[in-house]
Amino acid sequence: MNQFKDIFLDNTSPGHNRVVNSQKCLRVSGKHNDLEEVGHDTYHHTMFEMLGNWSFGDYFKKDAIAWAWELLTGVYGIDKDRLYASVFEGAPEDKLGADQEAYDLWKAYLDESRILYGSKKDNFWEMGDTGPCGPCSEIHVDLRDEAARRDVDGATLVNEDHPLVIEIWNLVFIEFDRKSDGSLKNLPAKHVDTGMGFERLCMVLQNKQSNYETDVFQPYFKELTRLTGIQYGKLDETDVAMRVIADHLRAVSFAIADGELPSNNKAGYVIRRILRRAIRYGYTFLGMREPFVHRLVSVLVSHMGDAFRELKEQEDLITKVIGEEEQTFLRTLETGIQKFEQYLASHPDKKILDGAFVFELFDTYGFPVDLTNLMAREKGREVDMKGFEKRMAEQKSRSRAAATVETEDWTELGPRQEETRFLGYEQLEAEVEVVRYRQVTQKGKSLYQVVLDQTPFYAEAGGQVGDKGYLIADGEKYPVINTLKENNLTIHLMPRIPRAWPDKVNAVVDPHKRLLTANNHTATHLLHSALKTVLGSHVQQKGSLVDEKRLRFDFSHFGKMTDAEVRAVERLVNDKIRENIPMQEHRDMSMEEAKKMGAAAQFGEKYGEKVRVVAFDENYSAELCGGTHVNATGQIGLFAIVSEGAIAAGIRRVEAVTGRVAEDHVRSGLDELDAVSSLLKHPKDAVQAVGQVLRQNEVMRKELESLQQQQLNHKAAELAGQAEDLDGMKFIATRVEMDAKSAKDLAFKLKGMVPDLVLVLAHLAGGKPGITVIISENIVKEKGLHAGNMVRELAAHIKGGGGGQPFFATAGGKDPDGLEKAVTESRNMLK
RNA sequence: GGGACUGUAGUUCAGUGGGAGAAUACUUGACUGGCAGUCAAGGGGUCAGGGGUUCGAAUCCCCUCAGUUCCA
Repeated sequence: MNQFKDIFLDNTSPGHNRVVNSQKCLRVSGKHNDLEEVGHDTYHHTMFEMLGNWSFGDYFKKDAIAWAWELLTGVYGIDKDRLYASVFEGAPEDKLGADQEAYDLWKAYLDESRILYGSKKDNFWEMGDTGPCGPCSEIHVDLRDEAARRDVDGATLVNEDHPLVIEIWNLVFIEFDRKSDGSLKNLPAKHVDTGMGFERLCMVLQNKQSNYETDVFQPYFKELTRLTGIQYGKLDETDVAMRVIADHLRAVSFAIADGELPSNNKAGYVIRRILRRAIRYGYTFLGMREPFVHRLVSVLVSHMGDAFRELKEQEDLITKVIGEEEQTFLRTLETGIQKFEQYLASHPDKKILDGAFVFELFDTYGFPVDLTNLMAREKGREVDMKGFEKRMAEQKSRSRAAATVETEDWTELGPRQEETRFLGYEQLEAEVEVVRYRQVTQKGKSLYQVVLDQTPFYAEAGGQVGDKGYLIADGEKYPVINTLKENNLTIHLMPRIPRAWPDKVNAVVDPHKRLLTANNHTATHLLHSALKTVLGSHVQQKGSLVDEKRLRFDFSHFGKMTDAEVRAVERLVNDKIRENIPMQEHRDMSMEEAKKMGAAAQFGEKYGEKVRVVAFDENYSAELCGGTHVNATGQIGLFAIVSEGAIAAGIRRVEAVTGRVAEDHVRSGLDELDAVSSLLKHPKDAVQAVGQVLRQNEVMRKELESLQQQQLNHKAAELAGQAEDLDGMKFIATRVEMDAKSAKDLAFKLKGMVPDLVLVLAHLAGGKPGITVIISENIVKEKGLHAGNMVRELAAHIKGGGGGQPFFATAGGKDPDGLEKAVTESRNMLK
């Protein structure tokens, strides 16, 4: 009922007094998250359809009850003695008596033994802590067989979580507004809000024992049987898996059709979690090792695509996104299994797997705990679930702590408003009043949130960033660093505020930033249409970010855009800029008219009855948009695409710049080319010339390398000849002119050539002296020598330090004059 | 928004401060009926990028970027 809240509160007037609708409900987060329950019983779902009828100050209890009864028994023909009604029993703390009115109305249809009183929990409907609410009356149906019904009175099973005695319709009578102090206030008019679960209704009408046995779900099972060879109804655990997959496929597909994508945070993460749960069940219980969930999308579309056109229109995208996610998750599972097996191999005696390890597997590698448990059991081991839970709890509290915001109460300076009037389409400055403000602290940083009665500041929305600027109070400037929207209020974020607000302040938007942002926003619209023209009508906006520096546009498209396509899009946008098309703005267009005009709307966005349409040549670009734009496209000056890439399966991202930034972008490219060309003394074909230089360089590098090696080989041979017999060792100590790297190479070469070697190289290159010592391993052992100790001692002569292993060590120093000394001293050390 | 992990040859990855590696793919040669033929030789690297510590850094520390993943 969220979308009708303002009507109930009398903040807006409804276009119609009576409405019926179908709502797609995703039930995954919230008070009790029962995602892990779904599939194990026959009635929990992540997504369900809710059918409802609404009255906005029109009909009330009498008609709502009469019509509900008529529909269920008359039209649908549900057996009257299977129905029960519940009504509100009253709540002393709210000074509310029982809903006698509803009770009496039900008496016309039901025996009193079938009208039950229900508690505040079941029969008083509230959306949140505050807002519209009221008593409700639920209709329950008893689907048990005759024998069971004779044994136990259905009335005793209502609201007792019996899978066959279920609520199918809730009639809510909205008449109160719950205030923040907990009190109830009468609303100016009384309303009706009803909700009937579509899947449950199907179960009743098709005479089934479970939602999953209806034709809403059966088609998926049929397809799953075809894919896996497993029948539904044969084995409990495969049934659970099939229910999970069917349910989650529906939820995820609808979410993707509404513009959501699997990702690693926020709403996208919810989608990912649901989808991965489906894959996991398929993997574990149906033996599916290859992507398969995406193959059910066509079943969904053929069954629901007519009622929900967005499914049909985006079938390819949904299939692709799900398939991609399946592949990445299967990879994740594979690496998890590897980690798991490595752990088992390195801890052969551990009967109980560490909670810390299991948590790491889950937290870092995304490997599901229940799979870990399963695999552990197969290997005759267990999992320390307590330790796991402990770490899980730690992580949760860490995340929560980081997210906690300390919010002070609002200081109210003016009458409470539900909406801030936006002046910013016309003006960038205005004299305004401060209505309320408060301080908000997060992670030690505090900011003030300031609400004005009206404002020229654009609040972040529709991809366009919020305005910056300042407020002037008593002649002093106070910066506004960002502007956000909270419901319909505009919140100005300010690092500091005056000690006392004057009656009037001046609000001034940073005009430069606004102008550049407008350039980019209008360019985004032009780009959107250009993409549709060049690539095709399957291009759908999937996201957008517009600020003063650049624009980013995400859209559905298969495959990489070719260079030619990118150029064509760029050229078309620049053509439209040069046409200098004036902006046409329709501020209060009806949704109907906007659609007729072909204005592009966003999937998943909620729009009111009246919308704002921004067009640059109605035949080229028209979009529903609240953002700020240029007066005519010529102002943009120039448009340049900076990058094109993929961000998810079937989703591409284009980044572009406009105006001076675009000019700089092009200029710097040309400058770069000029610079390269100039370095090469202006060849005819710079690209070819660079290629040639690179090839030459490579050849020469190789030659140089082999020459150096030859030199080293020479030097090595020469030194090998100079080796001196010393107490069963071959001793060489000498000065060489080379760097540490070459000295190392030389040392290893000699070690390969001369047995029983003790080599001391005192090397100098670029003024940096160093000493390298290498000793054959057998000598190290026999003579108890240690190159590291030797080199440390010798390094003293060159005012340096060093170290290394027994057979090989290096040192660096500062004093080249000591190199000779080091050479002579090394001999003494061996005696 | 908070945390964990990863980044090394075309690919998959090993490498806990001391000589950059394996498998596979690639090139060449020889041998060869035997299913991924065998054997040999070879090419291929900005160890993600930048900074620091150290005689010495793929390895340790800091920053940036990219990817994976969990939580809110």
